[in-house]
Amino acid sequence: MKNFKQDIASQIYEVTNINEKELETYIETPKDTKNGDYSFPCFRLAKELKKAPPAIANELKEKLENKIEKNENIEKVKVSGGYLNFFINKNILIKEVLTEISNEKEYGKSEIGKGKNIIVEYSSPNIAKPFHIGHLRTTLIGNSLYKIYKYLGYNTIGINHLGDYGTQFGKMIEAYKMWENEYNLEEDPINKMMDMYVRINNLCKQDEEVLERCRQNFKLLEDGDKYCVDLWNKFKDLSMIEFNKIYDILNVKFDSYNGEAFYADKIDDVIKVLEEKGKLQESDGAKIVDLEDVGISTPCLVQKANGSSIYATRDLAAIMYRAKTYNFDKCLYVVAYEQNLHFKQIFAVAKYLVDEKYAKGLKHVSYGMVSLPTGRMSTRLGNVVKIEDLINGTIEKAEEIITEKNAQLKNKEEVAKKVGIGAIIFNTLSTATIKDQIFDWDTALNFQGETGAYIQYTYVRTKSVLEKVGYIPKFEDIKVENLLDEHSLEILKLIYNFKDTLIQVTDKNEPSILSKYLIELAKAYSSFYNENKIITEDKQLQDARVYLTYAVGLVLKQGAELLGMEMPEKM
RNA sequence: GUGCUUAUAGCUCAGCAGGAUAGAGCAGUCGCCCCCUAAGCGACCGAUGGUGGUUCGAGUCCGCCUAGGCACACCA
Repeated sequence: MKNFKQDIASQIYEVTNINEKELETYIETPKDTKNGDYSFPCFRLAKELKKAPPAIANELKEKLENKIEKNENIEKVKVSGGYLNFFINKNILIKEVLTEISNEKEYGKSEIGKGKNIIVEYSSPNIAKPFHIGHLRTTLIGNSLYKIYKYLGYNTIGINHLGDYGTQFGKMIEAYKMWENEYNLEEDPINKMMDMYVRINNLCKQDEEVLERCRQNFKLLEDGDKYCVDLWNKFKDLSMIEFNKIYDILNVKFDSYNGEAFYADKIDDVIKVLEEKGKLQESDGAKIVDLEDVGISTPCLVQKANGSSIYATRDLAAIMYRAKTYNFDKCLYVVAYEQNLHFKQIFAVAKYLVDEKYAKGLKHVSYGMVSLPTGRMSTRLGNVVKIEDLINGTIEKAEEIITEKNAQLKNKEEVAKKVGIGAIIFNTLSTATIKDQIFDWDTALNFQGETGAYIQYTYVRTKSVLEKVGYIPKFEDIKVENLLDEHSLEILKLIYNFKDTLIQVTDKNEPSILSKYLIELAKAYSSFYNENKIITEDKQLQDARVYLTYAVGLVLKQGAELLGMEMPEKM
């Protein structure tokens, strides 16, 4: 598709001596359309040229006038204060967008990531613990990033780095040894295991000896003791059955479930390399890497005093393994910000272990904490909102609303599911990743305003129109002059920006940018829909508007899909 | 205590790596179903924590203050 911004930059380049790429970053899009479609602020040139910004703008305009007359993409240039405002040729914009829509089944899809390998590590729940709303963000942010990178042509690898190792399993094994007869793990295994975990934890706090036995159990597990390994497998299998139910409902997928345990036999390499490079130090019997000289005051512990590994070691082993196996360009960790220090440490240590290319590709996509209005969630205190309760709650509420608004709707349950799940996904992905979120049932159960349901509802409306007219016009027959009104143009500009929006999402690893975009598009279409009659006597006008409707539906659906949301056809 | 992070309307959030009059949604008040789905549209109401600085220009960058969150080696 034509790149108007680039075109404008190259025009300005020819009359100034500023580098084209730099110019492109200066060009902005005015908030008010009366100031044009693109704008070049001349203020920054004032000092260098020793002239007032408006004078510079006028001068540039004069120099450009000639070129612009010959350039069909740009309709006119106007000076407004210190700004040089460009008005693009709307006919060309419309033609471009419509052509693109008609060409591609998957609008906005791209090959810009071709040949690049991106790892996204997300979800990564702890085995033997319930899946609660705190796990929602990593799961959904990761899933969405995974889809978007893939859509832009990157070779993307989704990894669920299961928390299936560590002292916690020594504790679980100890609990099982002590209380095997008291718990029937065949029914409701997750909650039973959680009970055991809470109980053993309390005991460990009171009794140092028990804690020591737990650590020993973990050491046995690491050394391949059959009893411990079998038990560990049992805990793992039972947990995965539960997790997979949730992944199925949310439609979340992974390419690999290699968790911490997978790297257990790969930690020796980490120790070896660090030793060879002389980076390893002893401290109270444990082995550490000092990071003082890179500005991190807490050293990174890589081996405990009893010789067993720690999560940092396994993460480091994972980096080495992934570099070798996937040759990654980027490796994203979608993990809450409480682990900021941990990632700073292992990224620093990674520089000693892998080539610079890999060390540079490591990125912690740090997201904010989810808490309840009453405070922090804690599995141990039992004040968590379980994900199944949330899912059931939103679906139930969606069903209620359907009964109220559209009682004769077929496949009510299926629609309620899509709307309920959609609300959860959209709600989770609509605020910036880094910010804390307070989970609130009223917000979760709201289907009005800027919500997932709004996007879906708008999509359903487009479907409804298309169904009523019964055809999709050929784009060659569309008369662009029928789409020059304010509402149509706003929609078309948004559609034009879709691919750019996706690129922004990957630049910042921020799916909420796409959420906001979809809201904008749905809003623009809703206004258009309310202002205009789409189905009219004027066949040409109707065709143009129907085609626009078709385009909006296409983009909404594709965008929602990239967030992980499904669209109902009716609701 | 040290480090990181957040602070925008009554509430929940936007604000394109400094740019034109700070935008939405919810809540509140009012208007709109003769008409393609009112889970909608339109209108009103309402805001940059405090302070100093950098700049032609600061919600955005820097300093200090205040308030919240997170982390600070043998848990993950």
